[in-house]
Amino acid sequence: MDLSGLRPAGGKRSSKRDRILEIFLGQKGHVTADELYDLVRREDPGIGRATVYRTLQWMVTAGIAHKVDFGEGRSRFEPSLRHPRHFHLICTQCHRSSEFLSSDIEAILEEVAAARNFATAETEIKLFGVCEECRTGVKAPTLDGAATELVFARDALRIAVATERSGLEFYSRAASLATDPRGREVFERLAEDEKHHLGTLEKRYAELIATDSTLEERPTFLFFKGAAQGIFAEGAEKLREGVDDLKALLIGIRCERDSHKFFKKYGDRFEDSEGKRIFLEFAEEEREHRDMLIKEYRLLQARLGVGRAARRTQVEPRTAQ
Amino acid sequence: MDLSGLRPAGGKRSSKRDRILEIFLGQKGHVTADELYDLVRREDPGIGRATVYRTLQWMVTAGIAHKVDFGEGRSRFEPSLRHPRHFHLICTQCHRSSEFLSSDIEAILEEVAAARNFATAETEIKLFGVCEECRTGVKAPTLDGAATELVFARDALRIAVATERSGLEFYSRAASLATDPRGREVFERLAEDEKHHLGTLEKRYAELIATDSTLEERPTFLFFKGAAQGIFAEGAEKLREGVDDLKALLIGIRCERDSHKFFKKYGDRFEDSEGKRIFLEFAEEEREHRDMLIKEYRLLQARLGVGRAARRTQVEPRTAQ
DNA sequence: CTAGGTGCAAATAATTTGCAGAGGC
DNA sequence: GCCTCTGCAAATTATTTGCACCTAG
Repeated sequence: MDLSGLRPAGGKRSSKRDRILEIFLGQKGHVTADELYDLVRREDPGIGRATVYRTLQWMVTAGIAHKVDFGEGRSRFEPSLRHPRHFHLICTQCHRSSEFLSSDIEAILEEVAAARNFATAETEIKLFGVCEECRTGVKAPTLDGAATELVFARDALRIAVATERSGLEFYSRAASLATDPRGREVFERLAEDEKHHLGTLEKRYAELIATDSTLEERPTFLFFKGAAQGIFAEGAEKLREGVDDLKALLIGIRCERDSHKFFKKYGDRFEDSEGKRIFLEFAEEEREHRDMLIKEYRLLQARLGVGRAARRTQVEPRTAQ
Repeated sequence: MDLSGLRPAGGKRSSKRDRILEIFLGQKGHVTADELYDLVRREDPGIGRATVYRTLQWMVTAGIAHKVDFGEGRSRFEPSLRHPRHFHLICTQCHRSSEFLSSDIEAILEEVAAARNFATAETEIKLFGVCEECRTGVKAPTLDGAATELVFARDALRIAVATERSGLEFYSRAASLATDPRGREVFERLAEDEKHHLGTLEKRYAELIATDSTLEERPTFLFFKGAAQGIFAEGAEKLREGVDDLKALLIGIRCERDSHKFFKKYGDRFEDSEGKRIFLEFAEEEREHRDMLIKEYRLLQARLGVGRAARRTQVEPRTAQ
């Protein structure tokens, strides 16, 4: 891990600080300042408590660490390198915590903040309660430390696969409903594309699972409603209402745009990891599809002789982000 | 406000504790222990800091107060009498906080907890950031203290109205699609019912708004997706697919059940207030509709000669909560 | 009379700060 | 040599506790 960029600008290098940082990053869970102090002491008894506190403080402002408060009357710290801001389930009995992420919740919170004209800097969600193990005594698959990175990649792939599947469904249906031969051809091409890509993703998923036999049974980290039916599901539903090719293309554009947005947003937020790569690659894929659909939309519009006025009121693809 | 039930069982009455409690409940925002101590001191200099701390502790265990941590290194307390557990937007500049509630988020969090077999005892959601006023300097309508109670009633009514509207839409459509005359009659009766009730609700809304001229422009407290289209919207959508009367009744039953559940759940959680009453009354209304629909469903089933087997696999209305 | 409740002061617990000395540039 | 980092101990802050006293039932 390269930490060179993490020192404060103009700050001096300091072996002690490096030592503390190194030990901190080597921890899996959420450490308290004093726990870290003890750990550091064990390796280097010449380090003072104040230094640990000061280093922790610096790490937080530098964005290397996150301060989390589990209501114990003292702070805990977690490395932020691992994965992006997430939410916590905190067991009040064993004091361990597990993490999750929900894009749906984030979306709602964005709406709430917007409704109140509030500029959110940080979001905290904590569920306090009793974990499975403390209640039943049975050990359940956990999601600690190193696992999260892989689980995250797994969830990213699952979502991508679900999206691809619903995309395939959408384009197949659109193709079968298409009235214009050129329109049908476009939809068929896209369906073929999705099918091919689906295969690639599934292979990648299988490879990832093969890496770690426990991976598949670990709990979900990234919760996303769309994952169940896929982002295109709603669009596919709309096709049932009976739409013309132009309208179908438009729905496709919207779906691809939403899909792109979703994957881009998450991909951007993550630290470099397999999951990030999956998100960003997929986002790129969706952007390309969207562009292709926009092109086809314009061509079809021109061929059908639909005027500018209609184009203006119906869609402005250029401004679609 | 009757506080007699709030003393610990067998505890002695204590004028000091009552005094502290009274002053605490009289506050609008979220007080720190020391702030409360100062306030108490001003009225009765003979009260010690420890007593304030002890009373606060007792209030929390007795459920009168909630401890909230805004990350300032000390705890704040809010009376829980006002309204049920809610979430916070915390301005890091002016240190004020505003509150909101989102049933959608709660639903998602329930799913997350269930997926992890986690028994949630308490949920905390905090958005840290900068509020409108601190950013723009313009004072915006707030949601503090006394207002919340009214705003909550307002939001409850808005949701009820939206639900009623979508219910009306659902039953009207169902009536127009009905093939069986008896089925049509049922749907028409229900549509009529909803229309009538809608009028009542709208009147009640108008009356509430008349109470306080600033009420309508205050920000939303209770965020609920369903509020926009109403709980029946999805059901109404399904009718488009072309369903028979039995199926339509079934969809209606589900909608009424969901609606009942939603309103009951919220109504139960709230402390006695106008909002609570609105929720519970509405829940009752929906339960009655559901029961009526179930009866009609059975009658129609019998008339159409649909056997027991079908009834078993399709629905078990008796077990529906 | 007695079980709590209460005030005061002292204790605790997490974290910060003052200051003299050490070490990188 | 300068500037920052560091260790130690002392300070600070929020909160709790010990203990003698008080008060309601």
